[in-house]
Amino acid sequence: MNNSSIQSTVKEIFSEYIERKGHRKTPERFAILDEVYSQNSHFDVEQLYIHMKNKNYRVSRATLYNTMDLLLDCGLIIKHQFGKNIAQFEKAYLFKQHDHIICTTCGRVDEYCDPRIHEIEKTVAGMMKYSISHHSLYFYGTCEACQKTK
Amino acid sequence: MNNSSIQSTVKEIFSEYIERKGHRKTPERFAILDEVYSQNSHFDVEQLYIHMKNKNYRVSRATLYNTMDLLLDCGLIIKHQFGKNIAQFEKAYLFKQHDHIICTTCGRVDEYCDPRIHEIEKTVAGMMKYSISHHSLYFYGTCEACQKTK
DNA sequence: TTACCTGCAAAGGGTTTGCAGAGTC
DNA sequence: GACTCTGCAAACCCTTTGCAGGTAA
Repeated sequence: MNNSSIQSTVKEIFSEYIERKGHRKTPERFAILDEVYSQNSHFDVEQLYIHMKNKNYRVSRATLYNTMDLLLDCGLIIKHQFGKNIAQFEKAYLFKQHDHIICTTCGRVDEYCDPRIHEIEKTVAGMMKYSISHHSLYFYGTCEACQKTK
Repeated sequence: MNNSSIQSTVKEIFSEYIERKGHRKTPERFAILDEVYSQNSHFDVEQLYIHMKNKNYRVSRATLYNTMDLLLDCGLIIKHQFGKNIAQFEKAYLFKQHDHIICTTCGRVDEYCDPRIHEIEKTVAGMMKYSISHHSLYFYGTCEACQKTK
């Protein structure tokens, strides 16, 4: 599935969600969805605000926060809280789940995917009686290059 | 190791750390360490502040934040950011490794331990050629009580 | 037309900072 | 005695809220 068909698919999902919930289909909401799905990495509300402002699309922070809640609720984005007090978001539709490993010496970040994390998720969900929506997993250590120079 | 010997051991660790870093051994810092190690669960800075105030130990929030940084730096506590914008802490010396699952509705935090995370760690370390020192893993979802009230 | 939604600005709440006085080394 | 640390309060920053005008249904 290419980028433009992803964009139109998520628009449909969002549209259907808004109808189902009895909300209104405002142009701002779809403009924000577009902006979110044109991001290629993690982003925060302020970045969205700046990006949209630079494109001369006038939208308020209040509306951005409001819309992020809707996108979260219908599962089109994931929210992270990586240490700092800034909420970080990430598009969630059709993107391969991945986790990160960080080198604490040089700051390098690599990605990997291990299916066993989903098995742990299922076990924990059952054991703790939670309905789990997402997870965040980081490994910290020293990468190959940094081990050699030690 | 019982509680009081843990208390005196962490005091030594902290003392040695302060010396090594050329900081000063103020009574406030040790009083805060004591308070931290008398907590039995996660806590935030405001809770420490209230507890110490109730014991008529006068300490400012600024000093609490300052000291938390030192305790983090020498590994005597761990800092978490469970969704909300409140930093939560946890004592780290001699306590069993565990991971967390957070209810995104009510903020409740539960703990569990699944050994498979260590297997993933070994696999990822080999595959990515990292020497891994630690990890952070959080599951997010809805707890049993919140599912019922939906 | 009727709510709901938006933009704006002010308020909230956790954390950080600036400064004067206190206390460690 | 020098310089860091503390306490206090104000400043900061991200997020939420209140309100008046706008707009989808």
